Amino acid sequence: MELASKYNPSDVESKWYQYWLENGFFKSKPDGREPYTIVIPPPNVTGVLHMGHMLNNTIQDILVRRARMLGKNACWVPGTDHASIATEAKVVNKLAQEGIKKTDLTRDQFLEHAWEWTHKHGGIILEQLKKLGASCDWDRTGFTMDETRSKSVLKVFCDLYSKGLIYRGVRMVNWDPQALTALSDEEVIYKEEHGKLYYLKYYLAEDNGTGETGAEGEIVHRDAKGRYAVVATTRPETIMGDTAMCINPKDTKNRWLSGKKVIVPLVNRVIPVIEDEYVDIEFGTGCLKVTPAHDVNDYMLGEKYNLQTIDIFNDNGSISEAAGLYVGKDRFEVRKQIEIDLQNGGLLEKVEAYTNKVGYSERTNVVIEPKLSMQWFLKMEHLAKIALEPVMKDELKFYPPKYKNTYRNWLDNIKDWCISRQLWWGHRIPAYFLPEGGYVVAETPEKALELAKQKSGNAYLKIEDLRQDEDCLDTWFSSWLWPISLFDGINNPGNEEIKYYYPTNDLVTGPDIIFFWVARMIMAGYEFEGQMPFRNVYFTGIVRDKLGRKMSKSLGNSPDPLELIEKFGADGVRMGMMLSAPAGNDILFDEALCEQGRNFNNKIWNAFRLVKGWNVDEKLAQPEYAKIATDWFQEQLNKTIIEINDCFEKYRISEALMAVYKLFWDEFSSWYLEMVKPAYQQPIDKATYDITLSYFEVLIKLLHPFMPFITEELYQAIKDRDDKDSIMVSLVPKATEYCEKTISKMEVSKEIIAGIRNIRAEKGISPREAFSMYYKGDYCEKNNSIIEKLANIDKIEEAKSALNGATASIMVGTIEIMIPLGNNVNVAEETKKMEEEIKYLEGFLISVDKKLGNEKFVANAKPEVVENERKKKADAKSKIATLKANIEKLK
RNA sequence: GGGUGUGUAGUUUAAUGGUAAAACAUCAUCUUUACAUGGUGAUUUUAGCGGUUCAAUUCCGUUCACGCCUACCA
Repeated sequence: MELASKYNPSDVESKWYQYWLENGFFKSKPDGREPYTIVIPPPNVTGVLHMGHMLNNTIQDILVRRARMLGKNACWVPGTDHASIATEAKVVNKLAQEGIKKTDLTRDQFLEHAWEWTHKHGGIILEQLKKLGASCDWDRTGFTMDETRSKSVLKVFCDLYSKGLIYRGVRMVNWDPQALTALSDEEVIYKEEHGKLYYLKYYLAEDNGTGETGAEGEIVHRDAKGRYAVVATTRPETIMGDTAMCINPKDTKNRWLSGKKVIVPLVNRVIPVIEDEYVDIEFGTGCLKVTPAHDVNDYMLGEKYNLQTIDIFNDNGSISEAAGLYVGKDRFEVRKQIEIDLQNGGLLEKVEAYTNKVGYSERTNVVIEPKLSMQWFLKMEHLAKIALEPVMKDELKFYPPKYKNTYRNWLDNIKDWCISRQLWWGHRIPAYFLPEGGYVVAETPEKALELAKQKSGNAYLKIEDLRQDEDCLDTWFSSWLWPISLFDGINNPGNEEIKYYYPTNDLVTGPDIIFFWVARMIMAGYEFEGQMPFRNVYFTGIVRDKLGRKMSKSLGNSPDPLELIEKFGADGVRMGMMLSAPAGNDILFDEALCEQGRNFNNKIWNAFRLVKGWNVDEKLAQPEYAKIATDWFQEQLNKTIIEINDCFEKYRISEALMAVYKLFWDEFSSWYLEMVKPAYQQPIDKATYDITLSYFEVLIKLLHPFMPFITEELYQAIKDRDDKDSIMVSLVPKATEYCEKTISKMEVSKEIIAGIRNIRAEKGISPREAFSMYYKGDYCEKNNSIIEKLANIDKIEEAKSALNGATASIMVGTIEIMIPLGNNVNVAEETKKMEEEIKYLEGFLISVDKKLGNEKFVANAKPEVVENERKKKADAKSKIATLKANIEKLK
């Protein structure tokens, strides 16, 4: 077989992916084997593949492929997420381009557009994952809004409602007065704005002059009309909604206001002075006006002190009837007018220039208005409690564990989850309002009608009389069920699949959604299945560019993953991502990493070409050097397999990859193959050839989870195979022990060989010129034939007496290796080098001596540590003596 | 502002209470018969300060820098 000198990934990748698909190697059904399950973090239907997905899914594929090769029943379930907010925004934009406004459509019409959009774009990202080599069971592909998942969501909502965990409540939302919709926090952009700070006079009601204590630091304002408090505000137009004034109980300068009542300027409403530590003593005058309907923090104060709430705005941002003044006028117009009116009324102490941050709508660019609205909430206390302990006790493990802290912190300070969204795209809240007030919650309208009849006592109610809540559920309210709902565990509890695949094994995701998603899945897992949803969570880093910036469309710094695959091959890109992607650390992505990956592909390819290019002579006996090499490599292989297993157990995937990388490149290619390689154009013996091929096969099996394509290509090229014999369903060899002695002896030999090669390089002596080698010290002759072959040595002997003539010498541990050089030696240079070595060793000796001379060290340190220091001292002394003798000899 | 995490060669990472390791990059050198997408070799490191200890990169405190979460201050 003729093989090209370079590996060309695009030739083989699609071919093998197709082969795997056609043979159903990705599919999983429950059977007697141990299951290994991963559910994919479902990408948005709006999304296209980005580098974060590449990293995340590469890791999942590595884990799944490895589990499969360990003989487990591996099941990787793919799917997508409906992403309420993002998708609805995309659809609204698309319609806008066609000149259609969302408000012109009915809910059903809009949903039709949204489904159309989803069908068109929703699958793109999954198709892209196939290019990466993802071994998902595609028949199982789920979608958070498909029938099974939707039913699960509604059932869970009803269940939680009946348990009393879901309630309706008022909450401050970001209101867009132009789009007439609530926005999520993510859709609000804060901008610095130059505004004014208005200082308003709030006169005391029924002022009888008591309250002043004359205490130090107390500041009392008074004028002809009496005493007053000064309140600083950026929004004077909201005074119509004021229902209290608040001071800090520790604020001495305002102590005199405690327990008093004050009059809202212009409005003339009498409001109480309340006290709360929330107020910043240093800001303005330390007096805060409280407008519970129009400020988030004021709302909290309102709740706490049971204040009246006056909503002074209409939905479009004009002043409402409730305000009593300026009714119908726009909020910004009123701000100008009220300044004048306050001034004229003598109610404005002063005005200062002030810069603050104001929220704008991302969509309409108008100033958002905090607004109270009715929302659905899920109580978190119980769920947080059941989700915290398993993680803290490491029953469910986080990698890296530092995220346990973050997790606990969030659960300890958890607030109830607002699960309603003012959107159409999503699961509509299954709450139905009765004509005469009140509501019922049920999975279907029919069930709702039954409940409504019971509740109202009206047997003649019809479905049309019920009005379903307009809002839909937060997307995470469906994703938190993902590991359960994918196996239909909500609708069909205890079914065969959920029993077999749940709990899943590993979850691979980013730390940025630890609360949104991971924590909530853990809650749902324990609440609905009574068990953890996954045993381990692997947090990947965030992929950044090489300057450390997040990859974003606006910066244009994100490479197109498909172009990268085109350029370096999927294996090369996977490898490039994994080489520097330890758990939880951000990866600074650089194309050079993929280049390294591609180079590795090429190395593997060429190693294969070499081996396959040898001619085998069946009659040839195995040479001694080959026997030694094959015996050694078996041990080296076992050692690395154990190392890799250990890395995987600790989820150190990039380290596992580095271990295989070095095994292949350094140990196998640079050492082993050079050891067994026959002389130029000579044949190789059969025993060595066969075992070399078998090593090669083991190596590509170890590499397969990381680089699925090239390894399948070579697996099939080693020999003709049965159609069902794919590397991806083969078993990787196990190793439990290895011979450390064999390996360490070879390490010494390798050092000697490298040292001799180095002598040649430094002296400019050709590798073809054979040397003789003499040794002193604790040398083992076992690997002589290897050293002779790789260092071109014609004779190895113990140096019984001093050697005549110029010699180069190297120290390997305490063994001294000497090479007679004839005339090839530069005395001055050689002496200088040895003197430098002596200088270093003497410095080393001083530090060791200092330590050993320290009585406290000898008394307190562990005996083996002291013993080790003594040995270091002896070794260093002996080395120095040898070097000094060598210098003498050169003179 | 509050909380939390992280600082180790130029870069990305590893390790240890006992003289800090690897990969890439850089430089030098080698056109030796699989691979110049190769070989050989060299250079370079514990953020600052203080403490505990015989001994600190490791443990503790603090400063600085950066990241993340959260609240954004009327």
